[in-house]
Amino acid sequence: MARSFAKEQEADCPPPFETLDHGILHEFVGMYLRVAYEVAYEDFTKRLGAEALRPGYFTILTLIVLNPRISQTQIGMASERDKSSITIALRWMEDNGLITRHPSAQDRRTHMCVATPAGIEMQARMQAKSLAHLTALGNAIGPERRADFIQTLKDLIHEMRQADIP
Amino acid sequence: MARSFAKEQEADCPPPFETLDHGILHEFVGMYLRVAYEVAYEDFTKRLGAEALRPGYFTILTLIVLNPRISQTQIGMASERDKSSITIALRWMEDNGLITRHPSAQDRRTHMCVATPAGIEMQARMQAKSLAHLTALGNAIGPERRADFIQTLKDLIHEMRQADIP
DNA sequence: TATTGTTATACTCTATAACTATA
DNA sequence: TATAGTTATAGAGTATAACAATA
Repeated sequence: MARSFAKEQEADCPPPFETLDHGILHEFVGMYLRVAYEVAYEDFTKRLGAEALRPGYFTILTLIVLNPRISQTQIGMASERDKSSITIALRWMEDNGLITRHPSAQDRRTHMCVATPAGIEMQARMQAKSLAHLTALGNAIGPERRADFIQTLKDLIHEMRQADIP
Repeated sequence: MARSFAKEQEADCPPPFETLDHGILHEFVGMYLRVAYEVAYEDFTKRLGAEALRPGYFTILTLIVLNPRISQTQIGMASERDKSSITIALRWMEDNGLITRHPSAQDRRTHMCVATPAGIEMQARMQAKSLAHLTALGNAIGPERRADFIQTLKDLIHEMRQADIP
């Protein structure tokens, strides 16, 4: 109601970019979350170089290194994804000598994932390189806001999952 | 180095889920940004219902309602996307009577986007419904942290874009 | 030469449902 | 019956490069 639609329409060229009104969009966290994710993803891949794994694969490999014998379903839960989203990554890592998989003696449905020495090395190398990425992120966030920001993200995720929508 | 790899490997079943170690992954903002985005997206779509537009379309429609005669390129810049990512949405909105497009008299390459009465109504209806979504987000974030959280997200985006990687 | 909008293509990320083999 | 992992498929998001029309 603040704007006169008919009057605005009289002009015959777009409005100047600097004067664009975003209105309520400034409150929409979702859009900023998406863009922030893309920016963080790009920084990670650029800093780690082409020979490194992508962020999602790094997450999986790290979970396997830190938790020998972890199962695919556990990896999915720990990284907040469905188990089917992980199949291809695990096979690729197995084919490339980063992990091995062994059926559990107690439940032959589950395959225990274990990092090979090459996998452990890769993870260590990537983790070392990723420190520059984390530093860049920390500086962009502001060192004093960093811990609270991460905690807020985690809270947002868990609170929103509980909230049942009418 | 804190763990004995050989010893861990002796067991024949996966470790209990509650004891899984995430290590440095707790510092990786990127993963939480992705999950938070997905959670926010899902909440938006559930609260607004099936007859509403998706979040990305709502962003575009809102920009057009608030800024009559905005061009496709301007919409792209304002929503941090390439202009090619918007073509399909604009055609859909035109076909469905939410907007009209008119070549500018001063530069016939640019098409000025203007919301129709139906488009204005749709945007108003969605914006009204979206308040519940924003409230849910605000509560999940914590009302006292909300403004700072959004500002931090914006800072993160703009700082990381400037940072040139060696 | 440069820009607007379009198209074709491709690349992230992800999930669901049905299947198998096991439990 | 139910679960672990696989597969096929689909859907969300996005971008790049080349093109015609126009500046």
